Amino acid sequence: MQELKKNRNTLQRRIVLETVQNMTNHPDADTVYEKISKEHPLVSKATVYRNLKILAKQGLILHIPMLDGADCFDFNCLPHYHIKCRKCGGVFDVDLPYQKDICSKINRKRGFIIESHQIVFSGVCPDCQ
Amino acid sequence: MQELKKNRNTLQRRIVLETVQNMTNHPDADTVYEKISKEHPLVSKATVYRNLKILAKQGLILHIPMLDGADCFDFNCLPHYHIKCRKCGGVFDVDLPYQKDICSKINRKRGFIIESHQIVFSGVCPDCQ
DNA sequence: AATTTAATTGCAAATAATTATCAATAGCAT
DNA sequence: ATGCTATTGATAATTATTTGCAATTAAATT
Repeated sequence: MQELKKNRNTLQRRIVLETVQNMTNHPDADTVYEKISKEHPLVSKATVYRNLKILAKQGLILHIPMLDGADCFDFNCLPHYHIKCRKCGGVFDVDLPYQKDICSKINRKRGFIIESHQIVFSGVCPDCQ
Repeated sequence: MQELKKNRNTLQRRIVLETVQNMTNHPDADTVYEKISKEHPLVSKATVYRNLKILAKQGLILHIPMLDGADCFDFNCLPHYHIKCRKCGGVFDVDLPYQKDICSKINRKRGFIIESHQIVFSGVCPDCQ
């Protein structure tokens, strides 16, 4: 059976969640840590990494594994796609509707159980042009 | 002006290219290195990494940055999508037609210059079910 | 409220994947 | 053959993240 472990509502976890929810620009773990450590130098980097992971598993934030470089996190938990600027490295939302049916197509064809998909675009943002 | 540098046809580069072309299962850089070092212990790991990058830039192999873990490489250079099994970690081709028009849609909307896109599915392969 | 318990923390060290450094080597054009 | 410079090997450095572990602390159980 699955060992279920219950989450605790620690000060550090609340700080991490609140910080991500106040950052609208898809920060990576280290950026979240930098932001936090200015106001709460007591919080360690490992704790930030651990809590980002836990919060993402709880569904309170969205974990976006990037195609290159550091993974980033998003306060917006609705599934959506992203574009990464190859010049500034910034990650932005893409207003392409979520392709709900794209998985089932392949599912039938190949015998895979498909659980999720990511689309990451690469290009240059307006500011960097 | 662009400094153009001419590639040399070294023994090591030939070995790396040939090895990737004989591996049909989307190996990552380290796996390519392991394979090579059995038959050619003289080739260093850095050289394998460097040549994989150069060969991908030359268009002789395809570089697939993965959403998690190590990037992998593909002898099949035609653009196509992949699925990664979350149990065995294997990467497989997906027979979804390449979405040529998906970029231009967003292009118009947002002012981005979109250069490429990746779709990576996640799930469980037939063998791991 | 006191006690038990197990999740969580901080710190440092470990890991994984890749890149940089740099002197030595070796393709290739002349 | 000579010279230029891309490339190599070995190792150190970097980047992003995870882990080990003793100490701490939130929450369940007396």
